[in-house]
Amino acid sequence: MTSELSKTFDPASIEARWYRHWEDNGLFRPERPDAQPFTIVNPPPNVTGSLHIGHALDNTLQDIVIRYERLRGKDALWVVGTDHAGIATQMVVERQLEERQDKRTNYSREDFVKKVWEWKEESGGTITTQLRRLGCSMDWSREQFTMDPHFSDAVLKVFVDLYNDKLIYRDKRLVNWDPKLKTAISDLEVETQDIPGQFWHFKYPLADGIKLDDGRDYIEVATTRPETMLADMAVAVHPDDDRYKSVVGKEVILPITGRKVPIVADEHADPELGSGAVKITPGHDFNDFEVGKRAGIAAGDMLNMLDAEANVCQTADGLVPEEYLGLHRFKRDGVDGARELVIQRLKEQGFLIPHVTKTKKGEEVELDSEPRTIATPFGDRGGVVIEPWLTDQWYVDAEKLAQAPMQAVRDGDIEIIPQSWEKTFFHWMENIQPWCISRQLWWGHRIPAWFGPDGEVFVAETEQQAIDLALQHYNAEAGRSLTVEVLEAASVKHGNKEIGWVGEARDTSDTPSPSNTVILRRDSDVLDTWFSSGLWPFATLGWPDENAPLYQKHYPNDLLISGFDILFFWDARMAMQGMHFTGKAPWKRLYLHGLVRAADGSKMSKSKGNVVDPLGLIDQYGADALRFFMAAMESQGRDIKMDDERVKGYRNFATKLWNATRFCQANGITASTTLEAPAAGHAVNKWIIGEVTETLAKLDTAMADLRFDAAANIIYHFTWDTFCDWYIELIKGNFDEETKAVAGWVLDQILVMLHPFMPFVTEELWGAQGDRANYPLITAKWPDFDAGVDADAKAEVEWLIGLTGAVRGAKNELGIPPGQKLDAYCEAPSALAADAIARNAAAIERLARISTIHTSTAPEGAAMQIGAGTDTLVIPLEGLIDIDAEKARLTKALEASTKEVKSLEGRLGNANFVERAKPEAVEKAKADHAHHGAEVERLTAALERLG
RNA sequence: GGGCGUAUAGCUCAGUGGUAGAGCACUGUAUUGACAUUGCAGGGGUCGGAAGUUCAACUCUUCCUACGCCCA
Repeated sequence: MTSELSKTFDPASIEARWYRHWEDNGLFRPERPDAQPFTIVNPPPNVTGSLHIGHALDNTLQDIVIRYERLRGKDALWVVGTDHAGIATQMVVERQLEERQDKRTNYSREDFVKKVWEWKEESGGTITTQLRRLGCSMDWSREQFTMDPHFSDAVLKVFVDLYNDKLIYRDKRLVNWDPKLKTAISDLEVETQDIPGQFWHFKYPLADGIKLDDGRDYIEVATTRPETMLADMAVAVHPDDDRYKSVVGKEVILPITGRKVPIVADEHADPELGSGAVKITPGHDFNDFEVGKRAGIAAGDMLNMLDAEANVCQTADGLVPEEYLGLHRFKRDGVDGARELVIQRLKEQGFLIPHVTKTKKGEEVELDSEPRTIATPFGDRGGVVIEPWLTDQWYVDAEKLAQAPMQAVRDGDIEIIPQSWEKTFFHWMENIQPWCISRQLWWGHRIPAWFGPDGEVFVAETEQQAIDLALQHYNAEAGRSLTVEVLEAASVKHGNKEIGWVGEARDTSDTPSPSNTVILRRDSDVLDTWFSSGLWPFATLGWPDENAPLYQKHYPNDLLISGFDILFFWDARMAMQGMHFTGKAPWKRLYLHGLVRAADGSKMSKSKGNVVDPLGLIDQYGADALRFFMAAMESQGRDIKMDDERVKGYRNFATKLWNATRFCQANGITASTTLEAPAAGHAVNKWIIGEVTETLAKLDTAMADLRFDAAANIIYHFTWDTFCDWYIELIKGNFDEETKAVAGWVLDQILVMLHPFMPFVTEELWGAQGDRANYPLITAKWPDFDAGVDADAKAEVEWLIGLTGAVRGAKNELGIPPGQKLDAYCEAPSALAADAIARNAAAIERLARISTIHTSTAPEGAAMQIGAGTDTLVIPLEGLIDIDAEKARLTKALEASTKEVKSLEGRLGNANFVERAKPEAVEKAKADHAHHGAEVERLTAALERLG
């Protein structure tokens, strides 16, 4: 009942067909209500994304695990979906508008968001089709999106609950502001790069005629960002710095603005660095912000000199000269900015201290500034320099949320693999900073917070609940009955004067609100995308409904596989939110893999143009080959270098299996009918069943340890070396019923064991091997049999293999044609040899090309001597060989064995070794010594015989 | 500056306190019935350097060098 396989294996012709079959028949998650659950959630790719090589690795590993567990009978659930990817998606749609000379702000927020949804429906989720090409068996029937209604509800609940628990709060402090995207970003989204820059030195004149002890009437400060001096609010010196002790508490008059600012003592100023005095711009520098606070400046009083696009605006004290207003912070697109103008003016006015240096010729020259490498923060999305900017944002108290996950890792409730990542995890968690979660975007989960006219904030899951909270609050305060109206922020012109605490309320149509109305406006910001994706392991399963069947059964997840690059972004946040809201670690094990690098070891990037497209590799070599490559290369704790040749090698492996199956079919070897191994009498069949037993055990161990490389290599070598090169060769010419049954069974075990790695070709071959009664491989049963290893059969076959190898090697070295058949003599064969010879004459003739092994003395004359186990075979070669060549061969082998014997003798003669080494080690040394000693004897005798 | 990782055959990588392996590449060889996307055989490594612990170190410890990553 086999179906004939085509002569050549063509991956493309089977992949799409099988994938459709699996998906259409619901085979990715068959009904298994009573089975033990096994759950993985897929890191949701950006809905804007397309499959890159990193996805290929990440998803291949997950698919291997999920297919393995499915085969083992578990209710294996692989949750899949896409992430709305706030900034990335908004940028995609904005770029499209730009192409049409259109822009986001030409639309209302509502209309723009509608456009994004339209884009998402039409073009989003390209990656989900691409994951299918890789063969990934996720549960598409429950595909999720982070902005699905149920998921969004969960996000709102989480925000509100964390707010009520005081774990989310609003704060005015410096954020990392991206002036290109005009939004705050979290510190994780900032990438610091060293770039060449400059260091300028200024004179800040002391006020009120004061002088330093050395007589100078100014303090020298230095900066890499001169433009910020427009918002300077202090000069700091170290409290112990004697040079400045006399002026602490006095003032300087800033050039340009004329602002009088104090000289404060603060340990932030490093006396060893430059002049020891530093200018302090609390509104535009993280360190200065802290210094400012220590100096008693409230965040709300800190001067701001930049707008959202990092153009200069007037400070609250109105001291920035007109000519600076509107300039960009620094030179951009060839146009000078505030920085350049500040330097020019300071130089003109004599406040710039030149940098004196020497040319190569030793001449002294004066430069405006000192060249210096500056660690500069860039936004990972927008790619422009990040501006520390003073704003009101929402923060998560990450420090509190981090405690439970750390404990979970310490207690082993979460196992991080490889373990070496634990240190990194702890280091970050222990030093975690407040997490800024508000983003000034239109696309995303809108923050469920409504502001009243007095700045009071009402956080609730629904608008009505917010209104109710507001009514309670204001009615109590006003002592009378008010109504509440919610307006978009843009529509609110003023607060409500009538009730007494703020101005007049009007909507944009200039319709005054009734005097007893309180106006609420909803926070216009959205949440950081990672805030929502942190809920992925449980909100995808029905949480917050804790009775949801999927949540009950599949949470906590068993395993999470992700790249180490998102350990902080995503994994740690899932752990924080998961533990806070469910009380349980979201997964038992966290497996972190590395990056896929270009063939030369460099990081792949679009700008370098060295990106490898996994779909191209699939076209060229097949999905199975690419998957196998990923698995075989995935050792723990190392990046993977791309190697097309290796992918090609695994394509060849699939072809090898294809051809082996064709051979089986041609000889009447078909699908097995039992899980148990067939009864076997022939040694070769008993042997191969034992080999399957051993392979399965090794494979299960590797899978349990998540050693993908080991698992792939085990099944690779069993298939190719053991099954194809030895077993099939050994059974050729003897296809009796027993052998056919065993061979068919072994081939089936291979297909099952290989299926997680190479799902397509194995499914095709499985189907072709026979009518499986609508029993596809994807939902077949993992090998489950009780056969053990037959030691006698193993010894016999290994004797045959040893003999064959020895004969082939000797012939090759002596230049005897490999096909030439010879006779051999084994005068006094061991019991093993006698049995092996008696029972395997045909195989010996076919593989070792020995026609007959005589159990008599070999005739006189030139002969070669072959060792097989403990036996020696003499093969007369009268006239066939060059005696010298044979002598050379034997001498070489004798030297090797002699060397071993000597080394082992040395060890065994060492009393310390014999007394102190492990008994096994001593036993092994003795056995090795005996073996090599015998070899020496055998080879010496052989040489003597040759004269 | 702090932390982590890596260094093993020409290349890409496994590996164990008992004397080193795989794939590819290379060399030789084989072709009328599974497979040249193949078979058979072979060459090739003082396991980055130094010291220490040990009967024994590629493996454990310390130091050094080089490269990479993360954090400040």
